[in-house]
This record gives sequence, C-alpha cells and structure tokens, in this order.
Amino acid sequence: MMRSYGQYCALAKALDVIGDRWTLLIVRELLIRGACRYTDLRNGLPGIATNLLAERLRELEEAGIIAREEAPPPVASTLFRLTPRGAALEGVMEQIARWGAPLLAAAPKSDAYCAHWIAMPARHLRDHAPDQPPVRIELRAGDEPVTVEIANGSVRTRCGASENPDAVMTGMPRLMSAVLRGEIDLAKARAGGLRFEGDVQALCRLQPRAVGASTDTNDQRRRSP
Amino acid sequence: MMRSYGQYCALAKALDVIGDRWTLLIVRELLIRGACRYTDLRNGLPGIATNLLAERLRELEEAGIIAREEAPPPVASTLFRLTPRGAALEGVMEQIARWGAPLLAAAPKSDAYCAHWIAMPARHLRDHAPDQPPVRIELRAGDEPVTVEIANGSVRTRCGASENPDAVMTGMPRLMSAVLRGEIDLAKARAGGLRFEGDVQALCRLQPRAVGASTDTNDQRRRSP
DNA sequence: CAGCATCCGCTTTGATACTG
DNA sequence: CAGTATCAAAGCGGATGCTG
Repeated sequence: MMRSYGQYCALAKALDVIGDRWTLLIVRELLIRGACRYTDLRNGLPGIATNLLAERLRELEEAGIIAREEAPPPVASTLFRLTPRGAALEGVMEQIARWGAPLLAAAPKSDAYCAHWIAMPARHLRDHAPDQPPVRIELRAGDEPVTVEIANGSVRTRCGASENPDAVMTGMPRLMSAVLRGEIDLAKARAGGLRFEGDVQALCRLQPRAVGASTDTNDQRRRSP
Repeated sequence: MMRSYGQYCALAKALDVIGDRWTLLIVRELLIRGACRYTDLRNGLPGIATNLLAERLRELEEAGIIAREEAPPPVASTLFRLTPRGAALEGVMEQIARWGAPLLAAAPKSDAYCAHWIAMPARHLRDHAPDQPPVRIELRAGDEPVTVEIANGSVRTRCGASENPDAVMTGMPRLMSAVLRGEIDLAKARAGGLRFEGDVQALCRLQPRAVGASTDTNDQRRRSP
C-alpha cells in the first residue's frame, strides 16, 4: 500500500487510500461496468501490469472499497464489485473527470481507447425534455457498442447494443466524445466523419449539467443540431 | 512528471496531471492559505522532501495550475499561487476530503498536524442563521490560531487570530475537528478536554452542508450545544 | 534565510514470462 | 481465467550542500 502521508487531514487520509497509481482507474471500470472479472478489468485498463492489478485489488479489498465474490455457474468466475463505500467515490470521480475534460482536446492520437469510457462524459448530461417519451441512442465508437438511455429527465448509459434504438451514432471516439460534451455541434462532427442516423431530436435532448447541481439551474443553452 | 496513462479518458487525463504524490496536498495549501512562499509550503507539508517540492512546483507551473510571482518589498520573495485553472480544483478537493473524513476517526496519534488544516472541514459547513449578525470564532488547535467567520449564510476561514472574537475554542486538533464535523457534540468534547469560551450560539449556527448542494436542502439537523 | 540541486539507498512501477 | 515470479527502470525519502 501507498506510504501514508501521516497527516491528520481528511484529504491526506483519502489519498492514503485512493492516491496510488491506477487505483481510481480501477474504480472507474467498476463504476461504469458494474461487477467485473479480472480479465475484464485488465482489458479496460490498457497499460496496467498484471501484478499491479492483482496488488491493487487486494489493497482495495482491504480498504473496504471493493468486494470479491464467487459467481455461481454458468459464470463460474471471481467477480469484483464496488462496496457502498467504494460507490461513494462517484462524486470524486465526477469532479476529477469534469476537471480533466478540457485536457482531452490536446490528447495525442496514440492514446488507447475503450468504447465504454464514453459513459464518463455521459454522466454529466441531463435530459432537458423529461416530459417526452424515453429514447435510446446507440453509440458505436469501438469494439463494443454502448447505449445511452434518455428518460424522465435522467441520462443513463450501459454497455451493449440496443434493440431498435431511436438513433445510432458511429465514428471516431474523440469526435463522439466532443459531441457528447457539447464541444462541437453535430454539423461539424458530420463534416469530420461522424455518422448519425435516426432521430436528431434524441441528441438535442442532451444538455450539460451544471457543476454540483442536483436541482434546476439557469443554464438553458441548447445544442444546435 | 508522472508517466501518462495514455488513455483517452477525462479521468485518466486529469490524473496524468494531479495524480502524482504530494501534488494535491500542495494545492490544498494554496487553496487554504492563498499565495505562499516556498518555506510556507514546506512547513504545511510535513514529510515532503525539499527536492520533490521544487519538482512538483515546476510541474504544476508547466501544467498551468500555479503561477509564481516575485513579490515586491517588503516581502521580497517568490510567491506561489493558484491560477484560475488551479482554483477550479476546489470541487475535486472538497469531494475527496468529504470522502476521506470518516478515515480521521482511525488516525494514529503520531499523525502530523497543522492548525490551518482545520479550514478543510470548515468548508463543508454553512450558516443556518443568515439573518443573524455576523460572528467570529477563534480556533486554537496548534501553533497559529485560525478564525472562522460566520456571516450572511456563508462560512469562511482565514489564518490568524481575531480581534474581539465572539467565541474561542482551544484544544486538541482531533477533538476540535470532530466538533466541527458534527461527529460529537460540545458537551462530549468538553468532557474530552476541549475548552470553549464565549457565545455557544455562534457554534450552533454551523451546520453540515449536504453533498454537492449549492442551494437549500432539507437537512434541518441541529447540533446540541 | 529562501530556494533550490545533488547524491544515495530504498520502494514502487512496468514489462514480460510463467503457472494452477 | 486469474493470477505469481522475476528483474530492470523509475520514483521517492532523507541528508546534505550550494547560491543569492
């Protein structure tokens, strides 16, 4: 485990537990995907050394952040999942991701990418037409598709394709990410090679959420289709 | 600088910049105390190696998180301060500190302590009697006193003593911290050795803020004096 | 004294190979 | 699939020395 800072301070104490390299990225995987096998985690963490993943999982279990469970057949494998204490890191993750989002603009082309990571920016979105019927958008930015479900004012994402989606977006991860963050509009993205088929209104329902706001805000910006 | 994770993900990109050991603790010092000299930083970061502090300051400057300025006489020294981009880490810091607060209960006696760190938990407080006149509480938990100013619904802290404070709290850091976090009430703290002199009502105005709430909440708990 | 830079021993990480 | 084992490289902690 990371050396303790040995300081009587809540920030330092937290960093004693979650400040190690790779630790918060493991939490990211479990937050996005739910329970994962060891191999799933390794696939979602390109660049991690396998011994380091094993060590972190042990430490996180000791710290009460994750729990391992033996899944019954037909899975017959060890599953790692967040405990409530681990799930409580969601606010931390959201703040860090929000702060880091502008850095994506300068990301090198060589960066690794996993399709399900698109769920992180999607967490910062809200549905600004909660009275409309639910819609689903399927995102194809990598090997496996991701579905965005927009309903009743909230936005959820899950891994996997969707039956009969209202819209399908296909293209490069960075382009799709920029559209979801509202950095560029759909017209520009299309010019850049993004394909969007289906109901454009579904995309228009997505709106960036204000920082730390759990209630309404005055932010009434709309994205132009 | 920390090795990049090389992942196209806002969280990973943020951690490329702020994930290094000591980095967020340096930001803590600058958030609490404002512009600092090198020596001030070192005093507020017990345990850091001086070369490491110099290296981190260089990296943080490159990353646009801090700026150094040459202070004019009579200070005549280099001052480090947060840029707006660095100050934008406040939400991150608050979330991490909030998550880490429960860990303080198990902190070893050997932990280092600086009086101004008390400003971190104080950031999670609000004034639930905004119509009352402003009050000031002076906290003496270490070498230098800290003043908590409660006025117009908000709570602010600053380093240094106060002229004519409405109340003065003196005692061990962990006890004072527990009182401010609402973990124990004043009677228990007094039994544990905390001294409180002055207007008890001033302390009663402090109330824990709900997570991520910038507006009113339904949390109407009161602390018993 | 403020603000570093250098050196050295120890720990952590990264890359790869191997195993039940 | 779910890890261990091994080893080189990088990072860190502590001490000390240098410069305006």
